[in-house]
Order: sequence, then structure tokens, then C-alpha cells
Amino acid sequence: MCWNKPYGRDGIVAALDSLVTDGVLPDGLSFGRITVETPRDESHGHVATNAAMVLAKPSAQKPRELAEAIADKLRADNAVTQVEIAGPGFINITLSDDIWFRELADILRAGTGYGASDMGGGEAVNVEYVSANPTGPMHVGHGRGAAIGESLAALLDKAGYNVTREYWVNDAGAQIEILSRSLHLRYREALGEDIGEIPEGLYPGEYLVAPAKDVAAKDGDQWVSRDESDWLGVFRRYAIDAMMELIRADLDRLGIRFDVFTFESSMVETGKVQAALDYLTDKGLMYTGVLEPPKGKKPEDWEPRPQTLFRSTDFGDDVDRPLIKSDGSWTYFSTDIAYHWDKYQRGFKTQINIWGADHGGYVKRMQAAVKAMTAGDGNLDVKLCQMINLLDDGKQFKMSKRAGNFVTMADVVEKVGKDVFRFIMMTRKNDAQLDFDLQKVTEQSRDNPVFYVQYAHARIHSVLRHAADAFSVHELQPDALADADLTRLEDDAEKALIMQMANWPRIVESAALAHEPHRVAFYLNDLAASFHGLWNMGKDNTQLRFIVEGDRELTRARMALIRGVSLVIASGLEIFGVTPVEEMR
RNA sequence: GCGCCCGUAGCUCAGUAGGAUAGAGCACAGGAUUCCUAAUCCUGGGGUCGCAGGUUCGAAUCCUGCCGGGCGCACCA
Repeated sequence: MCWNKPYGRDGIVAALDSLVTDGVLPDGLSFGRITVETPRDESHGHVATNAAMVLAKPSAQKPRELAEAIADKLRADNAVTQVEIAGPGFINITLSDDIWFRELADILRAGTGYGASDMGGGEAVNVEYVSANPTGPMHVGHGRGAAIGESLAALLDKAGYNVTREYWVNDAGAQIEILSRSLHLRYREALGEDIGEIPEGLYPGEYLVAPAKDVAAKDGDQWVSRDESDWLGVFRRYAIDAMMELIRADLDRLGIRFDVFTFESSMVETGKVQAALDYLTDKGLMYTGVLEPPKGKKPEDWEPRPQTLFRSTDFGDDVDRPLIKSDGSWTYFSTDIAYHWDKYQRGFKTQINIWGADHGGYVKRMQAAVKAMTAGDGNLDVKLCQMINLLDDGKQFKMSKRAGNFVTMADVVEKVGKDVFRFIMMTRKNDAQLDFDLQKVTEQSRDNPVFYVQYAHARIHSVLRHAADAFSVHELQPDALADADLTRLEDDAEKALIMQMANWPRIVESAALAHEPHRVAFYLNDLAASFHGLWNMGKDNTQLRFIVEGDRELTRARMALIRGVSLVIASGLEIFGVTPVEEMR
């Protein structure tokens, strides 16, 4: 019987099944609402369940009496040392120490793979994130979406899903034309022309200078005096290629690599957009109509206009949405519908998008579209990231485009480092605003979670280095430590630490299920705190130090304990793409 | 006016599929260092979980209505 994965639920269910066989419980009860978890208060045992309270009513029994019956079944298991009924009918279970020692050995053997789950059953999930328009380098806000998306993808991987990381490239809109013209101007500059000030409406960024020189070197001056209609398409291609290269380099800085880049232009060229609209027409979900002006805030230039609309209100949206503009061209929403349809057809019933909070108003219509295009089979979850509040030592950081002040993600990453950037982005829920203080995040102190967690990991390796005086390198390897006499770990704080590690698989599953990778950051912070606490107990009581002179077996058991902690920390950091350092300096 | 997100300690925030006495850091007050990194730890005070109802054995968590803050609201992506 398995007691700790996932937290004894199997054990509880087995006891309940047995009661059904005995006729104590009726057949066909739903166990869905039964929870099995670690109680916050340790006097409530290692595992607690509400099973008796949940099943009391449907089985027409008194909760505490039913709890007794369940408890009797549980007591028959020799891994269970104590079962108590408490409060309105909680069943509190205490497990034998062996269970926990065995778990620690499992951690050591599994290494950073510990915590992996088959919960996802290999289901294909598509996570789309960043998707910054290819009009310039990534800024800090994109960086947050990148960190969240990548960590969520890694988390889902670990939880047993088959994850595809995808970037949607908007290379077909008006912004790209502006970009192309901007590049052409820089191209003329590269050929020696004095272009003066960059005109209003074009991108002034320096990042177009280098690509323009490349074009000049490659094509010479052949595009200088030709009509725009001749060179616009050519420069569009050049511009997008250059910008995507820029963005890929930025992503590299964060250690992020996408599996798929899908180009908006390809949706258009392959007829996907038209096909999507045809599909909606067939379903009777398109009509020509005139939208009401928005109440309260009427745009100046509002006028009633007939447009081709999608009946998104049939699928939970607030108003029907235009798909075709009055000039006959598609709206962005049209291509986006085609895109999400395409993802579904590629096998992704579950799609997750990471968007900036300013796109919040777009969520409902997109979800409505996914429902419509997949006959309710597809499912879209959108995680919105709030803004980042960039600070410099507590003061608002002035985002000036002009000299001196960095605004791009690359600049920030260069200043604070990839690991710090990736981790700090996970220290808030995605929908909470995040303060990012350029000074504090590199500070080496308790209030810097990156440092705090890294320090715990480094400290462990420091102890292991000291232990190498008495043990061979081989003896300190996780596999070898798994064979140590772990029953020597008798202190309550040591056992509590093992139990906390044993919680890791459950954290992975619940965070993956909720699509909330930030929970991993909080868990790691808590685990690090427990470790630092245990460390300091050795200051007060030398018997609790990790390395105990004259007691090799005890020392070995404690090396196993802390090595386990380092592996769980590394396992968590792996999800964030953060390197677990073995030495601080 | 409508929709979405948020409201938890003085501040910044967690709160695990509805669980037991709501947690952590900062700040504040006190304490621990001949010893594995004190870059850390320990102790203490601090709360009508925005307000009011509802659902049930049980609500910070789910539902409804208010109050307060942020974002978005026709042919922009």
C-alpha cells in the first residue's frame, strides 16, 4: 500500500473499498470530495482525511461512527502506527518512521527527477507565450510572460503532460509595414544618405541599424530609388527575419527555446483563415450586423457600420465580434481564430496562452471562438500577467527611451543575471503586479528569495565538501547515501524535513493542475527555511550538527538527509531554468 | 454603463480541489557566532480575511448583492 504518493489517498481509498465489501458502506459512493492531505498542525498526525464527514450523509451514518469503522481498517496496516478521530470526524493518521526513511531513499535514488508525476498521462498540451510582435527587442514585460510560460511548460512536463512550447508571430499586420519602411530608411542611411530625424510613425530604434547594413551589403543600392511597392515585400521578409533573430537571442539569454514558431502570414497563405470563416458560416455563426456603441464611453468617431460578426455571445462572450472590417479585410481576431483552430487540429485539446493583462478584454471572445471551432471539445486557459513595476533601490525606475536607462529585457538580464530574473518572476502570482527592484534582487539577504534558496543549496554542498574529509566521493553520492542507516535520523526536525520533501510531488501536481508555477517558488522558499533552521539547531546543540565527530553512521544518515534537500531544491529550480549553485561567493 | 482581475498583519504577499487555532518576509522589540558560510537562526507583539447575506458538518476559499482599487471596452495587433 502506498502512503505517501499521493499522500496516502490510495491507502484511504483501499480502506473505503474494503468497507464497501463488508457492507458497511453502500455501493456506488463518490469519493470525489474526499481529500487527503498533510495537516498543518503536527499533533494531527502525518495524514488527515475528511472521508468520514464527506461520506456520512450519503451513507446515512454518523460521521464519528463511520470514522471509527474506517480507522479500524486503517489500523490493520502495519505502516500505520496511530489513528485518531478528531473534531467533527477528521481521521488523523500517524505513519511509521520507516515510511519516511524509505521516501528519503527514494528521493536520493530519483535525484532531480523526484517529484515527476504521470498525472498528465501524456496528454498533449500547447503553451503559447511571449508571442511579442517582431518589431523590436523584448522588453521587461515580455520577460515576465516568458518566465511564466516556460516555467509552466516545464512544470507540466514534470507532471506528465506532453508539452509543446509555441510562439505566435504576428508578421502580417500594419505594424510590420511600418517596420519594413523603417528598415528601408535605415538601409538608405547605411548607404550614406543623411536621413535626418526618423519621421513620426516609423520606428526610431537603433536595433534596425545593423540589419539595414546587412541588407546594404547584400543587395547594394538596388532598392534605393525603386517604388515602395517593389521593395516593401522584400524588406518585410528582411525585417521579420532580423527581428526574430533578435528575439531568439533574447530568449536565449533566459534559457528559453521554443518548439514551434507559427507565423500569422502562414495562416493567411495556406487559406486557414478563409477556411475558419467558412466553417463558422456553415455553422450559421456569422451574420452582418451593426454593433451598439459602447455605453459610458462613446468614441468620438463612432458611427453605425455594418460588419461581419461572429456570434460569440452564443459561447459566453458579451457582444458579438467583428471578423471582417468594412474595407473587406480580416480583423486580427479572424486570424487568431484560425490559429487556435489550427492548434486544435494539431492535437491540442488543451491550450494555454500567456498574455499581458492589457489583453484581458480579449479572453472571452477567444475562449468563445475555441468552443465554437471545436464543438466544445477544445479548452483554452489564458493566464494574464500583470505589469512589472521596475524599481531602483525602492525608487520608481524611470523608463526613458533616451540615453543611459535600459528598458529592454536583455539589459535587465545582463545586470542581474538570468537566474535572478527567472526566479524573481515566479515570486508572485501571474495576475498580481510585481515589484522588481534592481538593487534588492541582487542583494544577498533573507528578503531576496533567489539568494535564500540558492544559499541553502550551496550550504549543503559546503557541508558535503567538509564531509569529504571522512568519506570518499563515492560514499557521498546520492545512490550510495540511499543505503545509509536512515533510522539514525531520530530528531523530530529531521523527520519533519523529510516529510516536507515528501510533499514535493504533491506540490508539482497541484501547481500543474492549477497552472500556477509560482507555487513552486514558495515551496522552495519554505524548504530552504526549514533547512536553514535545522542548520542553526546545530549551533545550539552540537549533537544536531550534520557532521558528527566519531559517529560515521549518523553523519552518513545526515548527509543523506541534506543531500535529499539539495536534490529537491535542484528539482524545483530546474522547472524555473535556474542553476543550483554549489558555492556562493 | 458593461466585462475581467484584485481587496488577508503597519508594508509586500502566500494560503495547498471547502477543513481543525489564517501563515511568511519586511518593519518593530529582544536574543544566539571559540563550532559544517551569522550571507543564517530563535523568541515576541501584532487580523471583524473589504462589507452584508447565502450554500453545509465546516467558507479567506463556492454563490448573490454592495463598497473600494486596477485593466479593457466597435473595422488596433
